Amino acid sequence: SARRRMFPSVRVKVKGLEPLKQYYIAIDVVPVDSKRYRYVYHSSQWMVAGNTDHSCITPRLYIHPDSPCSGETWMRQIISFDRVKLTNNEMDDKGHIILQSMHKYKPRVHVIAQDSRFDLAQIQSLPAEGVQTFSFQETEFTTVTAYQNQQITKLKIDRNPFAKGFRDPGRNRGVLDGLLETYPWRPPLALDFKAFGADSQGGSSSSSPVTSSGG
Amino acid sequence: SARRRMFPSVRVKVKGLEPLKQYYIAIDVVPVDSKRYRYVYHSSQWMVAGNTDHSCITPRLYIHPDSPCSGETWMRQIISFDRVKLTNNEMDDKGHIILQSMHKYKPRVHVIAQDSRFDLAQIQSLPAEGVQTFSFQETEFTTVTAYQNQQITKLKIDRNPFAKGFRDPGRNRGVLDGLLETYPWRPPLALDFKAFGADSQGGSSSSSPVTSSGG
DNA sequence: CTTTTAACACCTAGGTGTAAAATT
DNA sequence: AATTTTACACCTAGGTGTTAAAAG
Repeated sequence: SARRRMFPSVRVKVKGLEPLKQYYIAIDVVPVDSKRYRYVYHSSQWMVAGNTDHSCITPRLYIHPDSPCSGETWMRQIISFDRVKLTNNEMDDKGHIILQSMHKYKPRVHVIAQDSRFDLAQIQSLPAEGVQTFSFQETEFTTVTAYQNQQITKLKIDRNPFAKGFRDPGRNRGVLDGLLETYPWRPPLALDFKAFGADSQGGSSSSSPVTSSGG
Repeated sequence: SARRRMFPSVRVKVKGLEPLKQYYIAIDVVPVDSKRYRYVYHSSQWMVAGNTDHSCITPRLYIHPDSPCSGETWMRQIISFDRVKLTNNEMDDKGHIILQSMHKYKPRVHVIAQDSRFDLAQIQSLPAEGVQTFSFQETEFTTVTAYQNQQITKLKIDRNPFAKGFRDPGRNRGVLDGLLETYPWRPPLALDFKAFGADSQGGSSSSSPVTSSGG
């Protein structure tokens, strides 16, 4: 019933767009599998705890607030989805992205070419053509309502400006290089990348978002 | 060089739109005349203090953030422009509405029908057709950088939630019925209506925004 | 002299993890 | 026992009039 922002947020750079053409850029989050997971503390890893039907619901689309915008402008900036909100409330009517807790998900980024034949101003689902979809292995995450892993809590407190009040002033801001496991994520509450790419252009699955990397 | 919100904000209701058609709704602010004013304290009124050329600059357009939206949705709600920001900085590059201090202005509301032939997504100027423009006599105001009239200060403090810290707890919230003069307005800073219509449908110049009332 | 700017305390509005309580 | 919800103190972010200083 609660909703919180996705953190860390997905940030991407795009190349290869037509500079004068108009594009919408959007994000959604799709299940990685149909398994339910539980976190095993003593081995510090997520284990399969059963099956779930994701009930074939179409994932909600979050349109980047700068949309629509020219290819030139999109390519000049880092595109940040830091206002995306996640919820576990299936009845949500605020347009937030709906996820089930204790499941694995993967964000997808969609680049949608402006088509004068359709009104894309308030798209609720992806059009049939003119869409390129990208996803990045390192952004896979697991949903939770309470953090299972203390490293995640530490990461959040150190990196999220809104959690500044919980920082230990004596400790240095934890380097993220060592955090290459799958991190739990809190789904009224936030997103934990396997790797914390500042922008996804350095990702392993695609060094250039111009090339589709899945979806 | 500063910028502040317009307050009180312009709020309107619309009727007579086609329910399924898409519309943009926008606001701009145009000069009432080419005079410069000064406030005469002992007579509590604004007097002409000279001429100014408004240098024929096209006024900036503020698109309502809900745009575009169906006629049905626009008509169901009160349309509030409470995030409009005003500035006296002619070099402003943030898209805010630029005004000169110590001048008289009047807001205009534009209802713009969606036209698939043009991309209205980020309109910077009004299209040649498909626009209806409304303005209301009672929203005329005078720009200032510092309040000239203590009644205005009182009105702002009593009605603007962000000025709560200056409220006198013993005093009752000033009724606005008595404030029918022209109120100065603070143009990094805010807008003072002659009459404070909660929504403009009760205005004297037009009881229905469907009928043009000027501009 | 008049008008504008800038720093400030005081608000609204909303994003954090925490800890206790409630739910399943 | 595991998971979710709620109230909360503590933040970020930004909108007020005030006041003193600056600018014209």
